[in-house]
Amino acid sequence: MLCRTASHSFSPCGFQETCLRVLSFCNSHSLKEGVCVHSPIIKGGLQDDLYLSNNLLSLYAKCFGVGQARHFFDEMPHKDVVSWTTVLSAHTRNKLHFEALELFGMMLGSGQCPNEFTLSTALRSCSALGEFEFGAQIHASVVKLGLEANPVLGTTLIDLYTECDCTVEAHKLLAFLKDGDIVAWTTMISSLVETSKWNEALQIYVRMIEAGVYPNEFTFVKLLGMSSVLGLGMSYGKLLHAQLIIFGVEMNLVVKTAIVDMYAKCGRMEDAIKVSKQIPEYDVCLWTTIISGFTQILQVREAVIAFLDMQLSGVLPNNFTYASLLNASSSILSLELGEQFHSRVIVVGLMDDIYVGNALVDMYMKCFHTTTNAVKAFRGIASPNVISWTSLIAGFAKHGFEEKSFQLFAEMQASGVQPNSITLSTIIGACSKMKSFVQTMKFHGLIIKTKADIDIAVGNALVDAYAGGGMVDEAWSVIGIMNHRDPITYTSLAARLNQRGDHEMALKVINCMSNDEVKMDEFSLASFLSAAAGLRTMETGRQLHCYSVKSGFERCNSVSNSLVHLYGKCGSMHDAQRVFKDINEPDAVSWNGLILGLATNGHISHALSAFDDMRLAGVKPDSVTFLSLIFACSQGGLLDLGLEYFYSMEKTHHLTPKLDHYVCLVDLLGRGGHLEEAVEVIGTMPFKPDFLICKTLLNACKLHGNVALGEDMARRCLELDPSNPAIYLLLANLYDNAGFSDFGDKTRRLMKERGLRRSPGQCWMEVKSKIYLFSSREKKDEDEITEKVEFLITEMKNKGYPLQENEDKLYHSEQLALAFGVLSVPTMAPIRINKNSLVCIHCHSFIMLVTLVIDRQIIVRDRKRFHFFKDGQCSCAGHS
DNA sequence: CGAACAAAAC
Repeated sequence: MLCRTASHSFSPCGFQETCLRVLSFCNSHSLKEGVCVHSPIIKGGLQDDLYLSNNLLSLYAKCFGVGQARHFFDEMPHKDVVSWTTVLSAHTRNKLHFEALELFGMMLGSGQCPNEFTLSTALRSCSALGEFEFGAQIHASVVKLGLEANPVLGTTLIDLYTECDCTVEAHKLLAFLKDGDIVAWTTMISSLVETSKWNEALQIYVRMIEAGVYPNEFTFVKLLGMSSVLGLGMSYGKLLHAQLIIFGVEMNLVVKTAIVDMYAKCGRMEDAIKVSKQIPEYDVCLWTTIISGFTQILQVREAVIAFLDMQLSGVLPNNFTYASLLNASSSILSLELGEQFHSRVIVVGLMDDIYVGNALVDMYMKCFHTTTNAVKAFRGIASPNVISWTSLIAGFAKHGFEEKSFQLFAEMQASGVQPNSITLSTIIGACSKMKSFVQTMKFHGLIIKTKADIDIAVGNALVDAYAGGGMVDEAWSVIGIMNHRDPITYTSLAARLNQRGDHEMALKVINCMSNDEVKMDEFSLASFLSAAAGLRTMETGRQLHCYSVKSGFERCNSVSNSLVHLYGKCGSMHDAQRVFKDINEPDAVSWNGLILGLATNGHISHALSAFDDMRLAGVKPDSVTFLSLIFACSQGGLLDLGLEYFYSMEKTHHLTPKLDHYVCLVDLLGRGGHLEEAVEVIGTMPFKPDFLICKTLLNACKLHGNVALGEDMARRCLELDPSNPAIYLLLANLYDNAGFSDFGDKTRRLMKERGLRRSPGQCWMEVKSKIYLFSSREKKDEDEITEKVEFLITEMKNKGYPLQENEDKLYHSEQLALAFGVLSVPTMAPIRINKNSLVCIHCHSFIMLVTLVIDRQIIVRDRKRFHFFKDGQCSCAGHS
């Protein structure tokens, strides 16, 4: 029909002329109906006509795909440079670059000389394949054929050289083009952006302006796309938006989309929407940008509304739109929403699309309680790419099937997909979670073998895995070979060192970080504060507090929570409460820090009323809250209340008690003398009794003189940890207290025979950043402490405080505290001071004692001059 | 007559 119409409109002409006009018309309008002239041409014996054949070839390439075009091309009896170039460009356009270059070789082999069109097409394929050598050869042909000044060829060559890292050559070409046109400059900027050379791209932009070439919409679209990765926030994007207006670049749909995307990526959806309304054109790309913008700031409701508006306006969603919507669903963990979009995807037949498939895998892994649906989605992807595999591997690791994720990693490699840095950091994260350093080393080995780049994500994962597995030297050596390090590198190292109890090294990380010029963020601050809390180093803690205030990270709950914890640990509840009061919205962790701080510092009733305040503030208590509460009750001897808290966990708060809670419960019952109930708890709890719970009960037996049960507990402890001297000492003290001192001595002898030594009681004082360590093994230091304590006692006596001293020089810290008007000393164990040994029996009361000693000095001397001697600057960790 | 260079959403 069309043939007839066309021939009618162009008549009167000959048959050959008619066919040519039909083909030409169809070619320019991409009308596949044009091929209906194919058989008439053959019938008419016109297949040798190159004009007709080339036109037909072009139409096949445009409307029927490369395969058909190639078939037609192979059947052509005669081919000229246009025929070759047409089929070649069809391959290049369809990203069949390897085949395109093969064709180019065949063309040269057939003796056909290429022209500027052929060469630029072949160069594009070289660029795409990174075939620098071949590209340079073609460049030589360009020079030989005298086509050097052709601006299109020059631009294609600039693209090739920039992508192959030969920026010098690219600059030469630009100079040869007499600074070129805007296309050449934009190409250069575009290639630099695509190869992540952001700074160079900006420099070129500046030079372009200096050369008097003005940017157009293409240039701005590229530059705007860069704004989100530059880490400059809004400032850079806004500047570009302003320049765009100043240069008078006309707003079109693509430019608008790029600006909307820029604002969306900065989280400024209001601005993004304002820009989107500037011109009336909307397409699926713009709508998808808006949807993913809302998703990024977790405004999923708005994202869904945009999706509905989009359909109302008659724009059809595509694979990218559904991928964004599935991401939106998984970002708020809504399986329901995700499933709705999944069904829409099935209705529109996009199930086997790679973007949709990957988003489905991710959504089901994050929102569903098993991996089954995600696996089903994965199986639906025709040829999974590295993103599909990585989502699958990460999902299995997240659901606790680390072994399976290792297996999938191997499957991925077997299927010919190479891991990228995200895959590698994910799989190493799984090793870290399992504490499997054999696996960690295996993957580290793979990275070295395949010469994969240890980028920041992979490096950080390795540091975390090695440090988490205790291979701290390996962690440091990875840090040494990484090109750049960020706060995450040092935070994960410090956090792992904290976990292992090596707070001292964790604090040393601060210096490395500052030498490396890596700035602390809220997460690293939290880790360092926790290290300072672990060491009870108030001075370091205060300095970190100062940094938090100056850097503004004090506003982050993670930082202020760590500060509450730190001051609680250091015995300065005054500071802890001050920090707590400044928290805008205290979360469960903040309240837990306050409650535990109050409880460990002996303010039992305050701790319990803080819990009431927490509930009044509407913050849901978690399992740590109850741990602190039961601990508080145990310390305060509040047996019934403690039990009430324990049982309310499941009944009222739907929290399942963990082993830690049972340890506290046993402590509570044991201290209260209910040893039988404690035994029953151990027997009936859903956990296997561990070392700590047995030791806790042994301690209770010691307090209440139950030898039989104590012996049983000591035996169970030694089965679990045969070389723990604390058990021998507890048992020996139990015998002593029960009047069997010969058994006590025998136990101590047995301990010595087995080569075990008690770890020394240690304490340290921090004065002006300097740490003074006192150990019960080092006589000199003991004397120093003893001297100070005796100074205090003399002072007290001189001032007429009622202080009783028994033969053993045993004082009750309660007495000391009362004497100084400090009422908040924890339930007391006595502090024993001898001439030759100083034994800290209760860690917290010891802190208080040393504090008091120093406070006395302040009172005696000048308070202002010695302000660094304020309470809490003495720290103590002790063993009984 | 036909063939070539720079742009957005994952």
